[in-house]
Order: sequence, then C-alpha cells, then structure tokens
Amino acid sequence: MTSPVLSLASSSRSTCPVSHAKREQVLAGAEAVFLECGYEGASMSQIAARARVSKGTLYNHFENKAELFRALVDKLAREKLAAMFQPLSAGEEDCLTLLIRVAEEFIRVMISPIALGLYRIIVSEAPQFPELSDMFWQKGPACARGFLTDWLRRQDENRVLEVEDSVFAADQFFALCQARIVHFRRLELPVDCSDEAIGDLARRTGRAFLKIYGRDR
Amino acid sequence: MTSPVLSLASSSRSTCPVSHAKREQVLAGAEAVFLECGYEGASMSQIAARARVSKGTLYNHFENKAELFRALVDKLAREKLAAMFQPLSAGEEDCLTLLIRVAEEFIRVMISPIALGLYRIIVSEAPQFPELSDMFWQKGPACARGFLTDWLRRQDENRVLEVEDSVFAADQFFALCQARIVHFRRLELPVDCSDEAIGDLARRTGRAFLKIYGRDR
Amino acid sequence: MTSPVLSLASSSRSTCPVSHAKREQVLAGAEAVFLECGYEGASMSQIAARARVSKGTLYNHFENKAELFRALVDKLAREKLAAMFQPLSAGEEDCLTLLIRVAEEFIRVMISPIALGLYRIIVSEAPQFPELSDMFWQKGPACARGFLTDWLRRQDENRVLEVEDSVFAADQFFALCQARIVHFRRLELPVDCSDEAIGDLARRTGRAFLKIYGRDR
Amino acid sequence: MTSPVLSLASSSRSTCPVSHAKREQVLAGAEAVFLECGYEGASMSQIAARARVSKGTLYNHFENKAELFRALVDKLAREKLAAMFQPLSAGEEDCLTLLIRVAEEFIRVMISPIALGLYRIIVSEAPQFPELSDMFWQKGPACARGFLTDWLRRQDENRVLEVEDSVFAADQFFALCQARIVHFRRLELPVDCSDEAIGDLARRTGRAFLKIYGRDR
DNA sequence: GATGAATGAGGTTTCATTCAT
DNA sequence: CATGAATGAAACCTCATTCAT
Repeated sequence: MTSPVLSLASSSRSTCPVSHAKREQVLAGAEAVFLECGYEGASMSQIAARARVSKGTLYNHFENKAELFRALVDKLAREKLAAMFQPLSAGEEDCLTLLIRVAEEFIRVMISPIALGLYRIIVSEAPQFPELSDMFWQKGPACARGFLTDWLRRQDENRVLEVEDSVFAADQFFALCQARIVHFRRLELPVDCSDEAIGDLARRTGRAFLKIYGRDR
Repeated sequence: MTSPVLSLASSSRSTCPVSHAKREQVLAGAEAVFLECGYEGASMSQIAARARVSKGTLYNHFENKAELFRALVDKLAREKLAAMFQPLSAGEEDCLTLLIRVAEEFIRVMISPIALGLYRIIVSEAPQFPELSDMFWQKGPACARGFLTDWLRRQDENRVLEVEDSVFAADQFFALCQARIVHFRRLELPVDCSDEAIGDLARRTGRAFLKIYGRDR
Repeated sequence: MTSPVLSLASSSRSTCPVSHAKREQVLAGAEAVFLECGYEGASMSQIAARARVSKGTLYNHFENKAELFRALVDKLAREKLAAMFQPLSAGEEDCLTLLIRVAEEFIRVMISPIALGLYRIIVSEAPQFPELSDMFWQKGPACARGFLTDWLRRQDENRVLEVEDSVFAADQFFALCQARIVHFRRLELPVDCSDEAIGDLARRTGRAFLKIYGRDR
Repeated sequence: MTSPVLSLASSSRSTCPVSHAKREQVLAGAEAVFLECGYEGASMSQIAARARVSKGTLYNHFENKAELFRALVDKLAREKLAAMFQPLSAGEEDCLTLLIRVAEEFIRVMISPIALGLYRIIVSEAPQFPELSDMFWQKGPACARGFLTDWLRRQDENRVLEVEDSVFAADQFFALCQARIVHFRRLELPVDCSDEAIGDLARRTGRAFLKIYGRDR
C-alpha cells in the first residue's frame, strides 16, 4: 500500500544501486526456497536466512509474501526462462535435423531444475496466481511455440511440409517432446535421463513429427 | 448425526462400522480441502470443519496430516481414478474410430476436476511424497497405457498398424492427447473446452497418430 | 458425576471379583506410567495402553486422573512401602550391629526404584496433593521412625544409650542414612551404589550415631 | 511498556539491550510459573501471560520449552543459589558457634521458597534433565560442602577436631541439617518452622556433630 | 534502507473426559 | 462393566507481518 509511495519519495531514481543489490539478494534467497519448498511450504524466515538478510528487509522491498513470489516468478520468467528458450531458434539445418535438435533442447530445458521447479510451483498455485501461469507460459513454452510456428509456416509455404494449422502443429510437437521423460520427471518417477535416452527420444519425436506433417508420401 | 444410521445399515461386517463411516466422512472433507488448497495450504482445522467432525477425530483415524493425505490419495487413486480410466478399453470399432474415442475420453478424464486437482497436488508434492506419484501413475495413466499398448501390439500383429515399440507409441499417443487443452487447463490458462473443441482435438490426435503408425501408404 | 450412582446401582456388592481384577490391572498400568513420567507427564492413554485396557475402563473405576493417582499412591503406600519398611524391626543383635543393619536396609529401600519414584512424584506434587505426602510418610519412613523410636527408648531405659528425645534421635539417624548415596540418587547424580559402598556408609552411620548417643564415655 | 526505558538505561553494552530486558522478563515469568506448577504442569501460555509478553517472544529467546527451563535453572543456580550459599563461609567464631550458625543458615536457605521449589522440580525432572541436577548441586549444596570440607580439614590439622574424611563429614553435617524441618517442608507436611524451632534444630545439629568429630571426649 | 525483536493468529497435535454400543 | 470413537480445550510451536531503533 504505502511502500511504493515511500520508495518513490525517498529515492530520487526508481532503482538506487545499493538497494537494487539487496533486492536481488532477496530474490536469490526466494528462488532457492520457493523452488525447494513450494509457495505455502516456504517461510519468510527461511527466505531471509537463505538470502542472508533480515526479515524486515524482505518487507522493505516487497509488500508481502505473495508479491515477493510474483516478483520472483516474473524475474525467473523474464531472465532465466527467456535465456533457456532462446537457443530454440531456427538454423540452416535440414528439416529433420532441426526438429531433432529443437526437440532435444526443449527436453533438456524442461527437465532442468529451474524449469521443473517452476512448473511444479506454478501448476500447484495456478488457481491462486493465474497471472503467473500466463507469465510462465508467455516467457517460456510460448516463445518456443512462436518460433516453431513461424518456421512451420515457412516450410509449408516452401512446400517442404504440409501444415495447415501451424500453431496446433507446434503444440503437437512440444506435446510429443514431453512424452515419457519430461512427464516422468515431473512426477519424480524413475526414468532414464541419460544423454542417449534424450537423444533417442528427440530422434523418435522428430521422425514422428515428419510422418505427420511430411509432404513426401 | 446421520452416521449412526449409516453405520447400522453397513454393520453387516465386523470391522467397526461406526468408525468406518466417520473415516469416510473425514476423507471426504480431506478431498475437498486438499484438492482445493494443496497439501501445505490445507489445514487440519479446515478439513475437520468441512468434514463436520472435531479435530480430535482426524487424529483418531489418521496419525497425522501426511498420513491423512496419503490415505486420501490412495483412496482417490484406487476408487476414482480406476473408475475414470476403466472406460478406456478396446471395442469393436475400426482403428481410427477407436483412437478418436479413446483420445476424447482420455482428454475428458484428464481435465475433470478430480484428475486435475490430483495432478496439481501430486506434481507439487512429488519430492515429498514420491510414493504417491507412483500410486497416481499406476492407478491412472498407466492403466490407459497398458490397455493401449496391448491393443497396439495386436494391430501390429494383424498388420493393421506398424508399431515396433508399442509402449513408446502409447506414450506418444497420450502425449498428443495432452496437447493444448489438458496442458492449458493445468495452468488455468483460458482455452476452449467445449465438446466440439474436445472432439476436434481428439480427431486431430487420432489422425496424427495414424499418420505416424499407419501401415497404408 | 453419574458413575458412582451407576456403579452402585448395577453391582450388588461393592467389589465384584472380576471388576477387582480389572481395577488392579489399571493400577498396575498406572504404577508403571506415573512412576516413569510423573503425574503431569503421564497420560490416561498411556496408562490405558500399558494396562491393556480401554480408556473408558479407567473412568469406570476412577473418577478422573487425580483420583486414579490418589488410589495408586494409596495402594503403593499400603502394600509396597509397608512391605519394604517391615524388615526394619528390632532383633536380638547388639546395639551397633542393629544400627548398621537398619541403616543398610533403610538405604537399600530408599534407593529402590519404587521408593525413589514415589519420592520424586510425591515431592513434586506435594503442593497439589498434600494428603499423599502424608500417606507416603505414614506408611513409609514414619514406620521406621516409630520402630526406632521405641527401640531407642528401651535402650535409654536400659542405660545402653542416652537418648533424651528419642523421636528426634530417630530423625537424626535416618537423616544420616540419607547422606550421600540416597541424596545423590534422588538427583540422578553419579554415585557408587555397590554393596560395599552401602555397607560402608551404613557402618559409618551406625558408628556416628553411637558417638552421639552412646553412654560409654 | 517499560522495557524501552530500561533498555536505554542498560544500553551501555553492545549486545542487544532491548532483547536482554525482554529475556529477563521472560525468565522472571518462567521462574514464577515453573516453580509453582512444575515443568510439565507449566504451559508456555501461562509463562507468556505471567511475563506480560506474547507467546512468540518466548520462542524468539528460547528454542523451546526445555531450553527455557534449562536457561531458568541455570540462571537461578548461578545467581540466586550462589548468593544464598555464599554467607555459609567461615568466620572467627569458636567451633560450636560456627557449626550452629552454618546449620541455621543452611536450614533457612533450604526451606526458602526458591530453593524448595528448585529442589522439587529438579528432583522430579532429574531423569529427563540430569545436567540440571548437576548444575543445582554444583552451584548450591556443593559450595557449602566445599567450604565446610576445607574448614574441617583445618580443624583437623589444628587438632581441634578429629576428621579423617572431611568430605564425608561435611555430607553428614548437611544431612543432619535436613532432619525434620527441611525434610518435612519438602513433603509439605506440617512442621514448626519458627525461628526458635530452627535455632533449636541448629543447636542440636551442631552439638551432635561435635560429639561425632570432637577431639575432647 | 536495514535490522531483528515483538506480536498474535493460527498451525499441528495431544489430552482428559464422555457416551453410545 | 468394557469398549474405543468422538469431542473440544489447550498444549507446543511457527508464521507473516509490524515497528522502534
């Protein structure tokens, strides 16, 4: 309520550097604790301790627990998710090679601790924080979908593939990527996550996708 | 209030009939609250209130919150999940019709409040309760996978489909089923869930699967 | 409240034999738990479990926890304490031998688990249950004091000892008996409790007492 | 309320002055409640109320009930017991006068509310908190024993008394001091505690002790 | 802005006691 | 009379949040 006013009044600029450092420190602690314990399971004391900061400092920078959580998801989505999904862009490879590469990278990203942790916490808090689901989706998978959609449209125009609804086709591609490994990891069920297993899954995914949308035959 | 009546009705068996009714009452309250608030977000007081039972009664039937949670997931998995996944069995339809029907039923089950709520809570608590992930998987999706695997093997033998790894093919089928609608519902993102939308998705899924594993052409 | 009425109404005699057995069973459980955990530390559930009896049975036989405790102390004092302090009676030995024997027996009794446990619980609950302190004292140490007082008076009359106030002299004797070993055991402090140590202490106690009240020199 | 004022008064030292005042406030409440109700009988709510402090504050200063109890006994032993047993030191009086004075002071100390309350709670919790028994003994009676042991040794060297084992002799002296009055007070049994009664007991104790260890026939 | 002590509501759990069977 | 499920008060403890320094 009053904190935005106070902060504007007492800092001539919107983000003073020293304060910014503490804010990042807090967010780092929050990341560690929220991803490990979930939203309800995390306590402000734990976060303060992990951030090596006093509890009061938490409330100097964030109005309450929910706002701190929102800020964290916002930051992770904007910074880390974006960085993780960036490599999933088109190159000069041939069709199958590109699909396999993207599948492999997507799988690796989705089972990385951060994306997995974020997925868990966001799915479980979706009813309480629907805006965060959206943020996660927009900055993460939707980027990959956007890129793939564009690429698919080009392949369709170039008559390499035959893709009527390129958005849906992209959804199917990423759905196929989540078969088995990603799905099992989310449930913490035992599954082979070796490089070979991931490569194999990516190859099968690429080939299956080409069978659906390939123009040959 | 009404439990003595119920207990009289069910007192044909020896094991404590009164107690069994209350136990079910407690589990009903737990179902409502856990699925709504998550494991950490649910309080034993809420559960007691929702079950119209005193807090002490909770502890007469379950050692602690974690055990109550385990018992609930166990019950839901055994009773409700099993019932939900039962209709997903083979019939006499032709290949595409069956795939579409199964896809549609699977999608409907996965976005039902119970399966969705269970998924949320189980994914978020998987690190703390790994055995429940397993229970959920075994009594739910794994059943569907088992049935589809068998059916695919038969189609392969009958030379209707060409399926080398029928287990993986089943995984791909159910992965495709979760594209878009199921995925978005988990994130509480807005998505068209109408019968038409589901039917359409099921049809596209069935056709895509046939393209991957069909023998014709 | 109503239980005494009910019990009077439904049992023609005051103590039916089957009931008496259960009552003893309850008291046995209460003895184990109260002596181990103290009055506040003991729970009626623990007692019921240790007695292999339902919690309801506790309340059929005793109005509440305090009454059960009173009944237990009463029983222990009347039965066990009395039996323990009985051997402390006069014999035909010469003066010093008798004193040493009585000292030794008294020390052994006071550090026995039952007497020690009773002492602990009674001292700590003395403000709440003053009547039990009295019971303990009367059935325990006071018996020993009574016997020794009589014996001392006879020795005075026979001019073997010179004891003006025989009651006080007995108090001093038993106070000397509690030096070191008994005292330390009550505090759970490490102390040599071997037969030799007890014998040695008893001898020193007897000799010291004779120095105070002996007529020779 | 008043604590900020107090804290200003004592803020000359660096270590958190506000906190120290509250900590003492908590310990004062704990002293009142623990000595009155015993360890198990005392509740953290009672203590908070008696200390005029919130329940949370208790846990800011002490990890849990057991630690608060330990801290209290530690403080009482170090501060109050030490102060109570300090006057029991040697003076220039003649032998009997000194023994009588020490006996009287020891008796008065042992029946003071604090020493009596501490004895009750420490004896009853000795199995659970053996280290507190030790603390109590070291800071309390053991000091008196130490002083008397030294004095007895000197009397032996000066041929005033004949004391072979001065430590044991001291134990006997203090055991004699606890005859009757101290013993009865612990059990809350009625006993004359008037100054005359105490003086009389002290005189009898001093004289008896001299009979045991005096050199003059 | 940073601190961390203080707060009190509310968390999980235990308890003595009651009562229908 | 025995049972043990049910109760709700109260136990210990944690939490998000506030505020004086």
